[in-house]
Amino acid sequence: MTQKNRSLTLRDVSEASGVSEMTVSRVLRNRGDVSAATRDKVLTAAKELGYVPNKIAGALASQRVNLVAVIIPSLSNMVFPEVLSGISQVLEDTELQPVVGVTDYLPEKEEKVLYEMLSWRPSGVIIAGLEHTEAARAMLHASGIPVVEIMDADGDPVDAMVGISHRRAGREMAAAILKAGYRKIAFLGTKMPLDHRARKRFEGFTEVLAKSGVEVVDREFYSGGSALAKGREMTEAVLERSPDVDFIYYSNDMIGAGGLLYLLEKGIDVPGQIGLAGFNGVELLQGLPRQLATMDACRREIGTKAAEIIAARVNDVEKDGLITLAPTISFGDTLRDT
Amino acid sequence: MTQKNRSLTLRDVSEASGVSEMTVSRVLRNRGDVSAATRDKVLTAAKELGYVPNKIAGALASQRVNLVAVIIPSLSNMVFPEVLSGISQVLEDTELQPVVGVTDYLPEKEEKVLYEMLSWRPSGVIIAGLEHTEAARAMLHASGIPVVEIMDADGDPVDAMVGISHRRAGREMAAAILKAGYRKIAFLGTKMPLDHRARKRFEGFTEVLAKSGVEVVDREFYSGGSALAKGREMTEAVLERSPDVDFIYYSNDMIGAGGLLYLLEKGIDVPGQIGLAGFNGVELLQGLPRQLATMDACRREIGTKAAEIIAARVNDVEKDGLITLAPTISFGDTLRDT
DNA sequence: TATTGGAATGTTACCGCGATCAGTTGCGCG
DNA sequence: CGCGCAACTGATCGCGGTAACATTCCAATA
Repeated sequence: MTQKNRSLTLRDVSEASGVSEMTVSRVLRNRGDVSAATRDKVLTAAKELGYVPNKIAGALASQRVNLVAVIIPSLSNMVFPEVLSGISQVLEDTELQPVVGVTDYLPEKEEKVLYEMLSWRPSGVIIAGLEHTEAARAMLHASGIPVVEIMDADGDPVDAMVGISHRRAGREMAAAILKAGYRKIAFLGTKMPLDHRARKRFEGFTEVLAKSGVEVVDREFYSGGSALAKGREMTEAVLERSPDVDFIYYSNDMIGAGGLLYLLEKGIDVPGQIGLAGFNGVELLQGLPRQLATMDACRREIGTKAAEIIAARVNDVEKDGLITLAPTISFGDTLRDT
Repeated sequence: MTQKNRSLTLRDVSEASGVSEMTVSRVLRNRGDVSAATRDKVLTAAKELGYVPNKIAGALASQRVNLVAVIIPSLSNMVFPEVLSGISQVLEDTELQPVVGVTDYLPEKEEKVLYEMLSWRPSGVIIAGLEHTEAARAMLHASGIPVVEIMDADGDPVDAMVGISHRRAGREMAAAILKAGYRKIAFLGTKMPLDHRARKRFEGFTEVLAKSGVEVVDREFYSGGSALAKGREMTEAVLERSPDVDFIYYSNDMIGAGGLLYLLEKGIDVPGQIGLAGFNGVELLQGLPRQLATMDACRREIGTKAAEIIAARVNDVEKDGLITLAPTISFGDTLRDT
């Protein structure tokens, strides 16, 4: 309990309990044979001193680090905490521990964060997206540890991959919208150079529209700010510019919700006069006056699958490393279900 | 680029560039005098090999770890990512790096997470709340590193503290509500044994009401699920049970928003017939049909202040370590501003 | 020319722990 | 009675770096 300033070591516990450091180490790690008597002695001494093992030294000596680097663009997007929670849940049953790095959607920052994390020699990497700088891909490749790229399935992974095809998600939503009879379709989303997955959805979306000779009649992009408010503003702007719009496809549920609230306030018939759809299926939004049409991005499942792959590979178990999940459309109350 | 399976060491770079390991180390850390020629040689070799320094070894040797443990209850609460972002922003300008641990509001898990993090010998700890297990407090104390407890100011910190007084927040909200003339007041919130800050707000709240001879006429608690939907459900339940309620105080903005949407749908006059208030001032919710009355919890500022304290202490700079921020009430459109 | 000092580089000794191997006991069994 | 083995404990070495000190070399100075 009494503490100078230098933190305790095995030696301190060893001296306090009258056995060798090695034996203390064995007790604390529950490894090898130790008599019940010494075990108690050691544990008591350790507790009394308030000893906390030094994982840095332990990791260096054993060449094993039970950390998994998880690299994601943002924490405020809600999507990522959900993925994280899937990862944590699976890793909880192992000796592995997730460590999160945030890139703010910036490739250079991603590279930097990755470098930092790799310098701790983690047991695996879970990283969002398939697009990385050349250097980042090289590092991942050279690291020699399991790597799972998540959230996206449109592209070539360095190693393993768990995600959905956003192109397909865009295509399916477009198909559903067309099938429901909407033709004057607008798109509202984030500025996309940063967000490859939003871009791919948009590409898939326009591709299917084009096949039916339909073009997006209006579009609007935002960045930053409160998504709900932005959805409201952008919707207002679009309706002003293009009053004949009969459907709005939002690149995420949050701005979709803003749009929905706005339209309801204006007394516009949803989905009769105007249909709406978002993307992600965020649970957060249950409780809106109407349920927004959306597409589940399988976030939690992506997290669990990715963690399972890492856990398996760390234990040298072979495991399928290319998983494409199928997002399911949910019509909610804002898209006529035909 | 070519990689066996064992990762590279200084020795590899040293051999590749024909200088000693020490010199390589100096170049890579930008420390000490190295001629421009050797510097180039070394950097080239390092890049070519794809060398990533081993921080584990470095940390052990130098007895310095530039990590700051940040321990919070949850990532899905929105409040915490905001605090985190404040922390990151400040640490970005230093050599320190935040590492996040999540406790799920469970004291035992907090203790476990803390133990894990301390075993990596971080340079500092930022931890939410003032309530911890005895063992956790002991560990914090014994660690000998700067500790900042955040979000709360009602209690005694182990070391430093940055937060608001939730009791006071509750009191002020109660005063504002009474002043506006409401008397039949209901409280909706989370099940509180877990959430000390919500509990303290409630305590402060009832305390002021009591002084005016007012008692909460109804209350309801939830846990889990979509906060928006819960707010809606609970509001409905309360109105059914206590139709004469004229004000509802929610323990967070999200359930408040759910209640707001419900009341508007029902055509109830807000804030005439029923007033509403939440807590937190989440930016997310700008964009609701009406702006919910709320109280800013200074989340971002808490993050920055806490990080500044850690940064200062790490560099042995003295700095005031007891900061109580003042939350400000924002009346929005759901509380009559008298 | 001898001396000095600083820049550039190398050498040595750990950092705190775990893998490995080497004892030391005690006990059952032939 | 001694052998073999299991149960337990300890000593040594090295993981991959860095701090601190030692050395080399050469230009500037007296």
